[in-house]
Amino acid sequence: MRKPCIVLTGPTAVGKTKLSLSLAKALNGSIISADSMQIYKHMNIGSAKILPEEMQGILHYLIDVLEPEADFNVALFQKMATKAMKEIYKTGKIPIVTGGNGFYIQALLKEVDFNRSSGALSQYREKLKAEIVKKGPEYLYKLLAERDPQIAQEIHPHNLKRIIRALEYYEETGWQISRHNEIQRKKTSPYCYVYFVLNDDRDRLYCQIDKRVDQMMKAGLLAEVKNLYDRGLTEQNVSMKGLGYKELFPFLRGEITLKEAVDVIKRNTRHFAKRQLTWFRREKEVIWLNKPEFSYNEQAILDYMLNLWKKKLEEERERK
RNA sequence: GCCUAGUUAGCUCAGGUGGUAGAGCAGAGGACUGAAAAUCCUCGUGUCUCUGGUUCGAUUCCGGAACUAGGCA
Repeated sequence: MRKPCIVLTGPTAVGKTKLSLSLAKALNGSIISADSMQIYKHMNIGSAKILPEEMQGILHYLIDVLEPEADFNVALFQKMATKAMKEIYKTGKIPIVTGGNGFYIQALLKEVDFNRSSGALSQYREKLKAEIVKKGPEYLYKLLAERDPQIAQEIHPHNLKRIIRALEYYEETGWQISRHNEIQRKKTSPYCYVYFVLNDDRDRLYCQIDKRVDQMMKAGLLAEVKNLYDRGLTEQNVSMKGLGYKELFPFLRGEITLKEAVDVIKRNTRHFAKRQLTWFRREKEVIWLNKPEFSYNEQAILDYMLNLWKKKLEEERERK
């Protein structure tokens, strides 16, 4: 039998954390955070991190493990999360993967192979960036079109980040990343899982986002960011790309007003939620939990989830 | 009360020497396989405030009204 696991995701501010706790209690689970910001220490308010006193005895993995200076990425997440899964299985509990990062969840579930490449080649990246300045961004795209015409067709010429990664991948491995993608796309998961996406009406979600940002500010987000700022972190750090962090740096430098910064946080967070939903819509085998359809009754949602999970396990037993 | 400026997409505003109009933002949809809370793509019909007049034709010109802002009393 494949290893069991439950995924609970959804757009930011929809209420994943709360529901994940109820779920974990209901079936004796432990939680793995699929989140690129909650992994960092000293970033509690802006990342909407669950605090130890709120965990109600449920074990949480991948929260508060890195210093904000450290890099974090999918491959690292995959490695750490896979390890956490094993640890949870050893304790006889069920892993519940909670967090809004669809890319991370995919990497974990499908065991996307990141071993061929060792990651960012910072020297080569710098070289490519220098080429952009010298020869223009079209040059990189042309280069990519020569080395990997397939991927050049899939990536928009303006999407420099993905162009650079594709070139970098080719440089390091001698492989076309399109070939890698093709192989990974065909993979099936070694896990037996149900993939829940919690959602709400769009305007309610946006309203909730605005409200939560205001709450964060009241809770001392500015002081939290100031602390990181004084520590020497900049928008260049992966951790400072987080919503609520990157927007406050310009304010701390005196470039914009606090009101402007807060409004931008809200807007960017709304945009983010929208992108998250685009991702989940594309994922097959997703089970949508639209809150209005459950009349916002948490217990009803929970019962529904437990029911589907039971069915899934039965199916899994009959597979053999 | 008088003078001046304005009234155009949900918001901020362009524009048209008369042939029914376009940007940014907001919003919607999409992509994504080692930066993903990142990065990138696509989508703009709205009584051009109202009302008379001139005209083949007015949102654009002329007259009047309403509203907004500033100035003078």
